Amino acid sequence: MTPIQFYKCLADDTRLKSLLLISQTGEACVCDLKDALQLDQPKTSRHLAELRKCGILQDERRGKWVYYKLQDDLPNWAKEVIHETAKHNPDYYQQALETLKACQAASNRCC
Amino acid sequence: MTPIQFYKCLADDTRLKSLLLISQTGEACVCDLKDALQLDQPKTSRHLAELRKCGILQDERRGKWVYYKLQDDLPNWAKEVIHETAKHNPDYYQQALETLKACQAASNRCC
DNA sequence: TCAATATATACGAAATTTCACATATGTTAT
DNA sequence: ATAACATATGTGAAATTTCGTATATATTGA
Repeated sequence: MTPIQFYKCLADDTRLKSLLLISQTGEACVCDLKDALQLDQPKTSRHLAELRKCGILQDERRGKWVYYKLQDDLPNWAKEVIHETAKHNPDYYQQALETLKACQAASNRCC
Repeated sequence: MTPIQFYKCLADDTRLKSLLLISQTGEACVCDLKDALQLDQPKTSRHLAELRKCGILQDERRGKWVYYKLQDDLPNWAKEVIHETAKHNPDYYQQALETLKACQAASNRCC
């Protein structure tokens, strides 16, 4: 993963917010992210796929749902960049995070 | 400075390399960066201006030359991101850094 | 004042990215 | 098998970014 690949991936609102949300919750499925960010399904899926293809996220299918989380072997510098960004910019994703957590807490899935 | 503004600025090879070089040397003038990165003058100047306009760099004219350095009041999280990136990706800018240092060390300016 | 050097910017073309929409694939429950 | 739901992707249009070229501005020294 080159730094330029990495930062190109972060340079989009949908991808950056998805990434920060996932960094805060550990993982999230496409439909919860789509609801939390109020996006349509193809857009959400496409941006998550891009984060996966460039090596930042990994996916795991569980039944009908696909869950995304940080790639296990993501370089530490990249993890630190993500966590530092999340830690100091809560306003950027706070509202979406609350919706996401509500989705995830619901016993019957919200999507 | 929003995170998305910040990362859009980093998502270009010229800007990211310039920024990492400046983070390693403290400051650099346009002509030295242009030589170190082997770019033409308008391209170098344009990208540095973008980094300045979005609040990452500040400039200071000294005679004919304009020197760029990290903005004094750049948020700490942004500084850490830049330094973490530089620290763990030396291969990305090493060669340019050597050229830049040679330029800066020359008593008669190289540009 | 004039020439030389360094930097900035205007502008349209080219390249890249993002998007909406349609459709395909995969999974589960009936 | 089929319907319903979740996710992925193909495609061309639209939006954004980057670039090359020309030119403008600023500083210095002769």
